[in-house]
Amino acid sequence: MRYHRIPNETVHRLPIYLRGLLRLSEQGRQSVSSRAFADLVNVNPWQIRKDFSYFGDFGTRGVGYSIDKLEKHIRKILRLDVVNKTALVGVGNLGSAVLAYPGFKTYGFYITAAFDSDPEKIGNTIEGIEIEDVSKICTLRERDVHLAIVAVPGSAAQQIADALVGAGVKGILNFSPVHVIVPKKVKVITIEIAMDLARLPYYMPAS
Amino acid sequence: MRYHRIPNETVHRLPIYLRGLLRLSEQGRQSVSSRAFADLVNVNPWQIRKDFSYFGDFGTRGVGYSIDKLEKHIRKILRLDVVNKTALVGVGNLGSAVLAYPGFKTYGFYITAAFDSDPEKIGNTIEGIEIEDVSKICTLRERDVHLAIVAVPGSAAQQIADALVGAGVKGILNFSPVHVIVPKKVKVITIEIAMDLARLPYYMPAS
DNA sequence: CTATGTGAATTTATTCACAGCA
DNA sequence: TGCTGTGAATAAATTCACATAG
Repeated sequence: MRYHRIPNETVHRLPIYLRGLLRLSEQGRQSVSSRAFADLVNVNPWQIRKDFSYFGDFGTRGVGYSIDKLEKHIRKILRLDVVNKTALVGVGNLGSAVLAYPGFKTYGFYITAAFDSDPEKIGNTIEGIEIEDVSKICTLRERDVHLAIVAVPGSAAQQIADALVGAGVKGILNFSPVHVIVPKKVKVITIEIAMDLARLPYYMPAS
Repeated sequence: MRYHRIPNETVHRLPIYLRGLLRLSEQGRQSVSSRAFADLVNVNPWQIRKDFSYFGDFGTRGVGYSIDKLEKHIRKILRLDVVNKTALVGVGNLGSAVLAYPGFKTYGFYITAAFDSDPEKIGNTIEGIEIEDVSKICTLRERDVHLAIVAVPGSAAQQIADALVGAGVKGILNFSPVHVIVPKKVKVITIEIAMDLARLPYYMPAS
């Protein structure tokens, strides 16, 4: 099964695995069995084995999987093996939280630019990043930034997305509660907090 | 196919449908065809028809679906047909963004309590909600709050989750980047921003 | 004897195609 | 004729069971 496309659901689990591997690596572990890893990441052992089998030979029978090899390979598959410069647009409460969030570095993301439209904020430095006017988004191309996080109000989101696409951005993580339309060569992932919350009561036991 | 369990993936799409219906409702529309709705919510028409067919008879052949009936019914399925009082724990940047976010009301969620451990913040009022000490979480039971949003650092998340469970909370929306362990009668949905971002380069076209 | 790796079986979800009602 | 509603076909993902390697 060496040459096989990786199912979408597996790709979805890859960052979860990566985080688990990182934790084991910090503990100085060299290898881990599918059983032990299952407990850590909350996925069945057979699911883990099948997922890993889609992209190669990282296990040793009787021993387990090489943490280091696996980590490197998952990073490569997800294209997290290079530094990904990322821009942030919208430095309100949510944007500030994103700037302060240390979790991005784990995956090789570095926020190297921040934009806002509020003249009060422009020129300020937050978390070591100077806030620029949104009209400067067009400079992202020459700054080699291909990823952006959008944390602006819904009413501004499409316009910002257009500017980002115009500046050569290839991937957008969208926090605004609107479906932004982009050319299909650009990938958008929208996070809708309210929708995740909306699913919660369905899965809650009867009160 | 009238009496059929609703597939998980359909439940997942329900909040998306609900938002679309709400938008149509605001425009004063009475009914919508699966084709027109498909464009709005970005799901195939046949998928929409199949999904709707799992829970009843809301369409009229030749015309379309009754927006009002459908909205009410989806709300009922998701148990969004009642006011869901919600607590927020952690009023940092992210927590403040959550408090200010208007999208929750759409789905019947009202944040009626906010907690933090910072003495500087306790007693302050933000967005009309007084910030209380985290030690007061135990009062949630008598205040009839069964839902909570956790926006605290990872190191504090498990402890906060324990307190919430102790106070009778049945559902937790977790923003902290750790897997919290709760009794299985409690449902936790964890949002991991960094993981969503981590999936983006995989889906981006080669730079 | 332990733990991987993988075909085969099963379950779940999507897509199709069209009968049937307004 | 237009659009829903749904069985049947297809596709995708999960689970199982076991041969195989260390």
